Amino acid sequence: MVTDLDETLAALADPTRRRIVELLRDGPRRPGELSAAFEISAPAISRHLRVLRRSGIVEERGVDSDARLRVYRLRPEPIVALQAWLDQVQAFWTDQLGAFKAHAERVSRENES
Amino acid sequence: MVTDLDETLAALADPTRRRIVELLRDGPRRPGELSAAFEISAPAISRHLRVLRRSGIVEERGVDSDARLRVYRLRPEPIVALQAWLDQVQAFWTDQLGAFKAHAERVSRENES
DNA sequence: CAAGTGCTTAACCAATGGGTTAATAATTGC
DNA sequence: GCAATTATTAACCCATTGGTTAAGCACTTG
Repeated sequence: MVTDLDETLAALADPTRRRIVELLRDGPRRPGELSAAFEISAPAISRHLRVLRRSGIVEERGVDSDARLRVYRLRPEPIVALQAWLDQVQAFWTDQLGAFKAHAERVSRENES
Repeated sequence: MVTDLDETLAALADPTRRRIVELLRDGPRRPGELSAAFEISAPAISRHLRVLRRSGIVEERGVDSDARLRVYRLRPEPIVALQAWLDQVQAFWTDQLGAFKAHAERVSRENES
């Protein structure tokens, strides 16, 4: 729902958060599991997760069997939205090709007549 | 570890810089032209351009006719690299579908025998 | 119910980042 | 040569950010 480009990019601009995303790519993980994969403290991971959560890149769920546990998983929406923006920007390349073609055409037509 | 991706994302995480990128989408522009499109000062724009330049998202060129002038244009490489990373992450979705199918298959096979 | 577990929040600190105005640089044109 | 133009760098402020340790919360378990 919250797919603000600003928050998405700010969230992904941090290497630790990107590594978290890469870990979550392979499936849902608990904060403790993520913590174990890094050298920084658990509170630091917790705050990274909050940033990712607020940006909508991940979502948190409780675990039925043990209410102390939480599980984080990826959400596709913000990633997709970012890809859409990049596609739209990257079209500058084809646009320039198009503009060049249009220009070439115009010139050749002028030369004919 | 600070990767290229890091600088690309950090550069794009700022709304002013994203708007600059969108303006450059329509063709090369001079710093002065960009400045005119914003309400912030010229030095601020200059520094945004430096960030974009260092990340490789834009490149600077001089203008032959007047050496005081400079022109900025987009470079496709960093955008493309970022898209590649996002594609690789976004595959988590199809991967999960695959994992689900594998799981369903395993279950149904157990039920047969 | 007391101790332990899993995670988040609070408080603090150093570094970074984006904005400002003033100063510099380089070049042009009268 | 001197004033005007175009852009960048310097110096400074304040807000934000990422890390730390200590404290707090919500459970579970012996």
